[in-house]
Amino acid sequence: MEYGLLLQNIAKHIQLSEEDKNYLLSLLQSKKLRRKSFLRQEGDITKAAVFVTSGLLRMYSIDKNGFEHILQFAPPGWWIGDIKSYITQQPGSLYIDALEDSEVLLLEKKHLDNLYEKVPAFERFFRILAENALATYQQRLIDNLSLPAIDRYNNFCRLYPSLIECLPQKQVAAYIGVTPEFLSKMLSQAPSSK
Amino acid sequence: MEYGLLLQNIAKHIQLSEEDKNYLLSLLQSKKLRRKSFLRQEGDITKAAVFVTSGLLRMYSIDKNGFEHILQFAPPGWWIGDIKSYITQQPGSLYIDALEDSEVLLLEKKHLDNLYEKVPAFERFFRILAENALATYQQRLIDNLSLPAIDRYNNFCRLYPSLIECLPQKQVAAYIGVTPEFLSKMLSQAPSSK
DNA sequence: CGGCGCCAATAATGTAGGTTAAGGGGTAGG
DNA sequence: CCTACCCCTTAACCTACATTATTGGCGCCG
Repeated sequence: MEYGLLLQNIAKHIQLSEEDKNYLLSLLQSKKLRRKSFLRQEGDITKAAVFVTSGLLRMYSIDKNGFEHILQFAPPGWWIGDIKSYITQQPGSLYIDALEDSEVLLLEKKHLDNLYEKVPAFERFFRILAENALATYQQRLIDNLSLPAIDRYNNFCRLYPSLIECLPQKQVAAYIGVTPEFLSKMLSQAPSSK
Repeated sequence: MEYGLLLQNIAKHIQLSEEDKNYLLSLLQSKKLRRKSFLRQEGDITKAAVFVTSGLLRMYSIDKNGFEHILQFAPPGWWIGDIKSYITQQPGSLYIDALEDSEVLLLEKKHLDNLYEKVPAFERFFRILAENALATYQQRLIDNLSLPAIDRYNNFCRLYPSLIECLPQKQVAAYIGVTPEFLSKMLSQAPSSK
């Protein structure tokens, strides 16, 4: 179990006493995921916030033709989750699985709600987290609406230089919103600035 | 000036004392906007959170071919803003203007930061606001990646039944991500369930 | 060694949606 | 009543990307 990464992540935005830290850690569960195993599937209710400590996860939806559309990758140090299902506590439509053997920390909603009461600083931490994620999704929506595929690809390379090296093209294609075939064709035509 | 709507909006998520309410109200500025006038333009820094009390605003980007892509409409009772610019306090790329004569309340970042210190319940309020907005953007991104235009249109109708009545088709097209011509063609072909 | 399955890449064809341009119907202003 | 403008519609053509089929490389197993 690796708590250092999480505490580091939190310390960027709020200060915690030792007591608060210990209380937080007492609420966490650790979970190992083998490559290709699921953390959640369509229809599940999101009962916990998820923080990745090692490996690589992805969150995606599957459309009615069976195609995957990736909303987010989560390397170590990232949070991931179907937030709509978490908020409403209703079944959600998203899938989360591991692209590599991974390890995550789970913070259950009921525990997080207690945590908010006892350590209000966490309200701020998760507010900031949500605001940042919101900014990211706003930007990505703009990109999807207004940029051609090659620009979306280049943006992805710029934002996630470490991911582009370890991901198969197929996964990148499912993120930027094109077919693997088209991405291949596009890259062979444009040597790009990479 | 209309504060009732704002207080109502806040009361859905947190409870405030009379004192807190008065403090909040003391921080607000009211602003009137004529139809077609701008609340912000590309390059501006977002200095305040914006709550709409009357009228109708829209937030959009303009791509390099000059086309508008609408990220959000904001009827009365909604918040709106370029959150990336707000967080980073750097110039942003989005435009916000009024589709009708409107009135908004402004809460400046410096005041909001004070408010967080003095009334921590607002951390919770804006956390919940950001989480809900995040869920909305996540869903919209899924829709844009995985649904054809007609389904995106029907989702829009289902989510914003009051807007569909008062918006010109052109604006709806810029929201769901098609040309006005294509939307028109699509609607004449599919009588839809509306 | 030879066959099989799985991926990544290529090639040929199909289609959703964009572009351009022209026209018509409502309505506000003179 | 005329004109002007806005908004919507229609239709022909075009382009970006999808779909399907095919190919070649590579590890696995007999």
